[in-house]
Amino acid sequence: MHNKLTIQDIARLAGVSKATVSRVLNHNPSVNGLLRERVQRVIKEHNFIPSVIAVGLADGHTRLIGVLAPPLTWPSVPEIMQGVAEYIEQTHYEMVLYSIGLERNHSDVLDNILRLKIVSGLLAIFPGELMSHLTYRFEQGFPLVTIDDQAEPTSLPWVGVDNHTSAYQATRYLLDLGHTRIAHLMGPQHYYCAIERYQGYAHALRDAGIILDPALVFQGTFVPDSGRQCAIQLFSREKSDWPTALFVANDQMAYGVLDVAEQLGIQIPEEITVVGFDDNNFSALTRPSLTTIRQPFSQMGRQALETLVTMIDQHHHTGKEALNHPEAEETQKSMHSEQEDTSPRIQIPTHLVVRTSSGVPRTLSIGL
Amino acid sequence: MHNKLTIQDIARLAGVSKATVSRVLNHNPSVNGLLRERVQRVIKEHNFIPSVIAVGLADGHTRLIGVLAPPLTWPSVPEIMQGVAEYIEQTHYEMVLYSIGLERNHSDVLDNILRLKIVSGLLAIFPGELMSHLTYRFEQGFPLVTIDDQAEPTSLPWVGVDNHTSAYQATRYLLDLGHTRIAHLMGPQHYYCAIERYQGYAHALRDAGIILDPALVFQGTFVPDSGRQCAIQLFSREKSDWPTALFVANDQMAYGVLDVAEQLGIQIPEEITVVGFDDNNFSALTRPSLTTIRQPFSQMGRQALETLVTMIDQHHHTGKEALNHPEAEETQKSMHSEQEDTSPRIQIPTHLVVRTSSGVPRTLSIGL
DNA sequence: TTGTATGCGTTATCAT
DNA sequence: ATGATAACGCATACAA
Repeated sequence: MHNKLTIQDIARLAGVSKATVSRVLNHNPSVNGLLRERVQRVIKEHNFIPSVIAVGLADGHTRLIGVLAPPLTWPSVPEIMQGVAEYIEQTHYEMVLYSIGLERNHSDVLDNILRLKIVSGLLAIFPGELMSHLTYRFEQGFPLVTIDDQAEPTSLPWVGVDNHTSAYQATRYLLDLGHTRIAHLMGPQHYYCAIERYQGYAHALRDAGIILDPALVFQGTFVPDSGRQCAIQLFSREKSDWPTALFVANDQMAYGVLDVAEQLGIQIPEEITVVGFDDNNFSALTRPSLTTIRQPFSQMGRQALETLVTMIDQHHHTGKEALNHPEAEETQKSMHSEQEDTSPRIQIPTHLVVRTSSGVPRTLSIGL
Repeated sequence: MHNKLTIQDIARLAGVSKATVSRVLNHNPSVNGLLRERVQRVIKEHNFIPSVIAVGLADGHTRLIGVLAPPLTWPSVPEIMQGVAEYIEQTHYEMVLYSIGLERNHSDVLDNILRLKIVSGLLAIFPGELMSHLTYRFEQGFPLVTIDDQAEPTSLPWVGVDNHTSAYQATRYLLDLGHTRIAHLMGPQHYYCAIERYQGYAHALRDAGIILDPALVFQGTFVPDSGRQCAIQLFSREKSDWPTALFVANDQMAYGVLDVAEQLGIQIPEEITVVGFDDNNFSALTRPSLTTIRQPFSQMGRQALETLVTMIDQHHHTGKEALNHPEAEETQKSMHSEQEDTSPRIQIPTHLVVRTSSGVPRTLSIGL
């Protein structure tokens, strides 16, 4: 076992100093071509990789990136993490996963992570009430990116989707199908994405010249059970009062709707069309399979991490610059404004996935 | 920002030396009571936490544990990870997640992880063909634990379930229900768990005095599509040749069976009972919901990590012992054998979850 | 271009 | 019991 191979050993083996090996390792151009090759040969031959720990200590730049995530059994989270993992695989960073349960004080968890100084940046996935805390840390200079659907936009770098437009498109799809009485099951009011999706829905109706009927807007909580309650309430009405389509603000609630419909013997999409939002794993397997807006979770994870890595590298460089040339204010300013310009809000396109839970309204299909 | 707070600062603030602060930090008993309290006060006041990086460098014991996992979108993996996360939260370790895609050479990934010397132990989840490599590393002295259902037992510490007994119980349940013609859809032959489950099935039949009918044993590959193919083949037979129950070796294949049954208009459980294995997330939501053997994935993750942490701590201590008292062979020997005694194969109990895909055989229900 | 010396934050080995 | 001081493995400013 060559377990204890250090840069010193390589130096000895190559007949040079540690410094030279270090330079070769870090692609420092000031190394003679032949010497460089010789050192690299020794490095390859012995499969030498510098200790990440030691490197971190020496240059104050750990190659570790923290990922703060809700329980991995939550919907969508594994898909996001997969994107994160895929991206990180092609970098020289490693991922430190902080999957937080519901019990502990999230604020303390965050403080600990930061005080341990073990990660040089953090991706926060669905951080919930931690947002303000995160924003504060970011403004203090800590590299931070978030994937969130709850908080209103802040100065924090953010990756997500355009909920308004996506909901608009879903509603537009229903209108194009011929539906005119389109109901909406909203998410909770304290979710910004719920507001946006509602507004996209309302917007599409308005553009179609249809007056939004408040009796067709239901309030849910994003969990299946609230979908069930909405469905029970809706289906207990006079059938003549039913909408012909229901746009549900997320798939989880749509599952509840489908569930109740099946129990009540209500045919979907024949009697009512159902469209969801998210395209979670299960949505292709429900009966009927769910037409829904696909959120590109994996891409979101990848994009978020790419953004974060860029930030960390910048942070690292400007840090050194600031140390060496404290007079170069101009340069720093321009870089800072450049960072401002690089829109910290990245929106990734969604698209509609048409499955079997949606169809033309009954009135029309009968007419054919 | 008190970002750059070091042990040196604490020492100055408390009017002592770094060494003393370090001793307090590590609960070294040789510190005067009053002094200890004073130092501790300063530490608390400033929320000081020693740098994990520096500690790692100094004592060669990084507080990082690696977790090598297949893509998180695989079934069961998020549940295992949740258990891992829950356990690690209550330790002083952090988790470095290596989620490997399908493309790269796993062997190289492993070598890199080990050569980086960034983690002091590794949990390998479903490592596939990496097993022999892992076993080698473990025998070289690297703390390693695995959660696997594919390889035959090795000397590697392992956490899992008793597949034979579990399959026996599932089959026994069907027998108790009154079924006598019970089919089995196996997993692939190169999965050890598939063999074990088949044997448990066969064992239960034998104990019930039933002769195993080879025409009722199907070969699958653990994916939904192979469940579909089995179902198509089975349902195309003369109905009089059908079994009254089908024990499927995992839930994924059972989904395929359910799918085909629905398309063919075959009633489950009225026309045929289906029982799965795993209790994946979807299994409670299928139509009909799936009766299955529940694998305690979360507990498995927790247990595996607990085992690993114990190993790492031992490894660390005995390492120091060996260094300081190389003559104490007796002690080491006994510890070594103790490690051998501590069965490296931990089996966590499963249990049957009865849902709606199973019932009494038709012949009996008609007779009532 | 290359080597030497110092520092990173902590633990551990010496003295005292 | 406590305080200097030398590792730990690497990067880097400085000297050559």
